[in-house]
Amino acid sequence: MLDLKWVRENPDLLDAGLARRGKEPLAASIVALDEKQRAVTTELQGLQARRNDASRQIGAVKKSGGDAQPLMDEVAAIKDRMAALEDEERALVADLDTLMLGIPNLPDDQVPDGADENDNREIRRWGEPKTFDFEPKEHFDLGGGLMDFEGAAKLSGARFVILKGAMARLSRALAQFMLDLHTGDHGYTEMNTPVMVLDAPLVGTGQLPKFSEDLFRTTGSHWLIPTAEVTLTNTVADSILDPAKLPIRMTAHTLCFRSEAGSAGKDTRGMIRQHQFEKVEMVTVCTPEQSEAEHQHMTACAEEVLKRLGLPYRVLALCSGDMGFSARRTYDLEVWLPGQGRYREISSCSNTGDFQARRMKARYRPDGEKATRFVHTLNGSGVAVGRCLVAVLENYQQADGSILVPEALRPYMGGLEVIRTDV
RNA sequence: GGAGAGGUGGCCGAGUGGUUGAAGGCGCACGCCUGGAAAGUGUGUAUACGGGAAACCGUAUCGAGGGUUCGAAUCCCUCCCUCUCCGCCA
Repeated sequence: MLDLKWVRENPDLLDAGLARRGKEPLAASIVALDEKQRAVTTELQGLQARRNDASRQIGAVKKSGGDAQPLMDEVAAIKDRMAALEDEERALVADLDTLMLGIPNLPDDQVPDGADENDNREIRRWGEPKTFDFEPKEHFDLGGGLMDFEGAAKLSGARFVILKGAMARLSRALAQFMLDLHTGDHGYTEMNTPVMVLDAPLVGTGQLPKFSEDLFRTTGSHWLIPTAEVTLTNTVADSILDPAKLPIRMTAHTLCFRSEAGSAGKDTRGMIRQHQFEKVEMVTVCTPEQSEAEHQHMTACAEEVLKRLGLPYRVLALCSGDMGFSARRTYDLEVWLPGQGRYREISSCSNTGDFQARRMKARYRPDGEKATRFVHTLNGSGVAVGRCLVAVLENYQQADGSILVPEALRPYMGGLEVIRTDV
């Protein structure tokens, strides 16, 4: 959420930022609504002050046995006006909230302008796409008997998969390898969080109220998380943090659930886009002064996963029109998929600034200062396990259809060097 | 799932309609005391919004949201959460 006070003072900057994202201007309607709300609140507070004062007097008068009727009459007289103002204020605050909660974060100055993914800027590349002396296959043609989409469909419908034997273990190996890397070398603390949450955390990180369509929900009051960003980030909701403890770096391996509403027909084959997938997520909570360096660090941590696995990738700075709702700056990592012959997203590292912190009420008190400030929060995939599995299969496939196990994963595979899928 | 008890400030814990933003204690900060420290002692110690140059003032917040009342932490309703016992269960 943006700072309402800032919007009030910088309406033009708001509309300029929205325009960079390809959104309609909103400043005028917000400012008007805000002005009206504050006028109503001010009048209401004046009446409340008078009522509180009178009520205190009524108590005193009654205690001393006097006649409180005139005072009670006076309060009764302003009651209708107060009730009307309360209703009006409630409605205005609700409207303003809805409006404010629906405004995306504004792009940082360093974010390239652009309309969609075609305008993203490539920052760097690592690794050389390997050349094959045979026609490289896509992952779903490499899985053989160890990757069963039809069996999964029988259980759960479209967009699910059953992994078997060495393939299931490969998935587990990847997740463990990533966790060990981030906790051992990168300074992140491993977390194990719920994957079902109530409304508030999702409002905190920005999935609600606007994007409920993308989420699965239970028949009760829970939602399934679309990413561990939700749980990790919200661990600091409603708190005032000790600056000495910042930055807080967390990582978790969790299941993620996405309804994929609106992506019908997209990536329908294979494991690229599933309703349920695994991801190792990184989240950092820090001061505004730390956040830029933490963003670079986090991105480097995600890159390190791909480097150690020997998977060629490129880093993109997302343009203003392609960034997610809560982000003010995002780097995407795209891994090379020989079967598809193109780079595909495998990680997204975003700095949300104080956008989520304001929604979550996550603050810290700088040393020696009396006032609190909002922390900055960052999140990044480190990396998507399912897509990483796809990348390993496609990059390490051999002419006979078997898969070479990357060196870094062998300790996690009981020393296995080659996965044979014709079983 | 059944029965019951609760959710109060950084923490513990009083408080069942009237100067209660909230006793008391702990913790913390500053001062006094001391050669120094401990003990003792004094003062201060929430957040947000609005107003003000500032001192400061107003309003709201005792899980969340509604309601009753001149007035609600205190009464009523709904929801969320926690705990205990029973049942079931990885």
